[in-house]
Amino acid sequence: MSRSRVTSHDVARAAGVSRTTVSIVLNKSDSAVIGEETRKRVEVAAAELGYRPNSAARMLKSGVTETVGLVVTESRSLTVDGYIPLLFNGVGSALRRKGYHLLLETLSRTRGKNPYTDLVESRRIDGLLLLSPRKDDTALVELIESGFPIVLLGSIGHPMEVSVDTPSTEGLRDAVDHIVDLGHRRIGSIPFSQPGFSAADMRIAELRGFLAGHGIRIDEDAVVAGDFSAESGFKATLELIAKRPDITAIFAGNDTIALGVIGALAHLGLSVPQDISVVGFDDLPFAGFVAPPLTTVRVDAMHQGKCAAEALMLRLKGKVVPEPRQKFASVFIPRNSTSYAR
Amino acid sequence: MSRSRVTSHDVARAAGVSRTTVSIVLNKSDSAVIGEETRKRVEVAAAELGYRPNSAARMLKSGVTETVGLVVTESRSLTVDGYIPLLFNGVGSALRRKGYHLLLETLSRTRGKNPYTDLVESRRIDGLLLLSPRKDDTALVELIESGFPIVLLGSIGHPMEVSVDTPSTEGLRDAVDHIVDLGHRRIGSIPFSQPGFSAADMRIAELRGFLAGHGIRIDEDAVVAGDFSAESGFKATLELIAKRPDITAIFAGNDTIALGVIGALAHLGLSVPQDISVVGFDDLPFAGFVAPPLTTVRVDAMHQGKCAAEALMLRLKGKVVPEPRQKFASVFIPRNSTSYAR
DNA sequence: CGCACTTACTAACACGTGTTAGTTAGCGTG
DNA sequence: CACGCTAACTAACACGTGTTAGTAAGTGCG
Repeated sequence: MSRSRVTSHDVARAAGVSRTTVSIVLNKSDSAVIGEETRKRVEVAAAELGYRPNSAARMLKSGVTETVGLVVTESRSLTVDGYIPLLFNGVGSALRRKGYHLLLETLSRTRGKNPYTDLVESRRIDGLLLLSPRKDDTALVELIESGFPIVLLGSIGHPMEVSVDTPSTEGLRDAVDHIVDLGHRRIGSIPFSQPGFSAADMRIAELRGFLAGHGIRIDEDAVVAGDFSAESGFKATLELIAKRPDITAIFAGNDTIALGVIGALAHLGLSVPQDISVVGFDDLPFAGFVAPPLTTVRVDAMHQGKCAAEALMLRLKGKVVPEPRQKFASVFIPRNSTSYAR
Repeated sequence: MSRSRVTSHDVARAAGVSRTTVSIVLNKSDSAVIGEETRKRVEVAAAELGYRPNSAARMLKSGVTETVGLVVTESRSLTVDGYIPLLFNGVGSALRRKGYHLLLETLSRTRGKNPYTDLVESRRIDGLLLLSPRKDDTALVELIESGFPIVLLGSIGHPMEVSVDTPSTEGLRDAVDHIVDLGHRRIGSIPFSQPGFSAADMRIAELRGFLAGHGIRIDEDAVVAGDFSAESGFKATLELIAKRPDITAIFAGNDTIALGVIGALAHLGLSVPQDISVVGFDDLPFAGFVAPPLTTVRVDAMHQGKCAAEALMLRLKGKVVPEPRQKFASVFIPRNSTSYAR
């Protein structure tokens, strides 16, 4: 079991120099001038021995782990919805390009007082990306105010936060205009989460606002909450239609829920968009290729992830993030799951 | 910026003992007997100061990182298919329960000779989980033979491998029987990946085998490869139907592709299952709730992830994995996307 | 009392690295 | 020749922890 245990000491001996010289050469440090010939010898020796610096030792000495944590609060959404994987990919590729590693932490919501402290204070990570932050998360607020490098995917409206958010606004407004233009007046909604989840609450508030602009309101009994999944969309739709059979259009909280909505409507013998129109959200990769192709609102999850990662890496280098609260516009994407009200 | 820089030395001073005593108390080591009263004092001091051991120092000394790497080779599948997130969740929750951390590494396939070496030899992780291993990956074979703790999600049939696989066999056989019973004879297939990807190749070989048992074969021009995504399912279906309009049933490589298949058929004015039957694979969470509910083959991704993580943790403790090559049976799930051949 | 033995600790080392301060050797200059 | 200066290194410390070897006091026993 002599698993390569090559240290800088071994390299130094092989090259006939001191360990310090090895360190200086391999880190391209300019704290001393090393002759060309010596430099070559060290590099050759390191390559021949297959030397890799021990990351723990390096972390200990430098205090830098080159690792960022990605914390996902809501674990259910991870398993059933396609948004987070896209985000991951954006985050992951941006980090990898700069040599950072990604530590994935899923947080059970029941965790006590200080869920981040362990990660942060054990110095396992240099910075944190947090998905779906909650305003009432006091540990989070504390962490933000402590100045720890953290970037939110979403926003809690804290004055000191650095965040990358994708509010629904523009795309949702256009979607509402589109639906109203098609003659729909009795409208239902299936938010992607129970009330209390700030992003979902905000979305439905915006939806109500835009509809109010047209003199339309969504009745309380025309809103049935889902939980990210197609299954929840299916069940919520059955409930919604049972309570309000007069409804002609449904705003789904996301595209996955929209799949379930369409499934349930088909189950009830209703077809989309002839009988009922359905609007999704996110424009996940499948949205344009299902039956019927989903009318939805596009949010670029990969881009959001990429920008958040880049903002974080900026902070890690001690630089100031030029735009601490980025917001990306959403875009309405009309396809075939919406049509004239019957 | 006095970010809590509490060391065991501080705790020792506060409790009026030596640093060694602190270490022994907090790690519940039995290398020395510590009096009850002293022990309490140390614990109180540690709690009051909010002491967290520096993980880098601990790693350096003990050689244990309490971190495992999860390597995903194929990044496209991560973004478009729902299988991997389920796997993540299984892996993540099993690891978390035992206090392990998860380092997520997405590997660009173009990477040179030794893609794992960095991670392994820099001692950043204790063990490795590898998704979609390839037989022709010489670096992988080397790593397995070196005895490094690695567990494959999938299998390359190496005698020394420890793996958790979910072969298609049983479920696929039942699905084939089901399709043949319904009278289908001209059958197409859209594998989830291009030829060369071993899991996909094996799947189609099995499919061919089972059909051969009924005296049916899939012609070469009735197989059009996809790439995990609904989009690829959509496009492959258009191509498939153009070449072979006589086909009455399609085996999709996964449920996401099946969505695209159904989308494309609808686009062509064909309905499922009246005109063409579609069989999915994986039984992703949405499968039972779309229109029409998908006939598919269930594979328990979360369970696979959980078992792989547990096998790895067993290896990390130096124990022998009792069943080094686990295989989980798949189950045929008949729903409504299949019916009698027209 | 002498001696072994337990209890309750502590001093000091080792893990592998990055870096600061210091040491030669060579060389030009006054 | 003394002196400063540069090039090319190296000795030694520090990072924060876990652990081994060792010590000093107390206790039982012949």
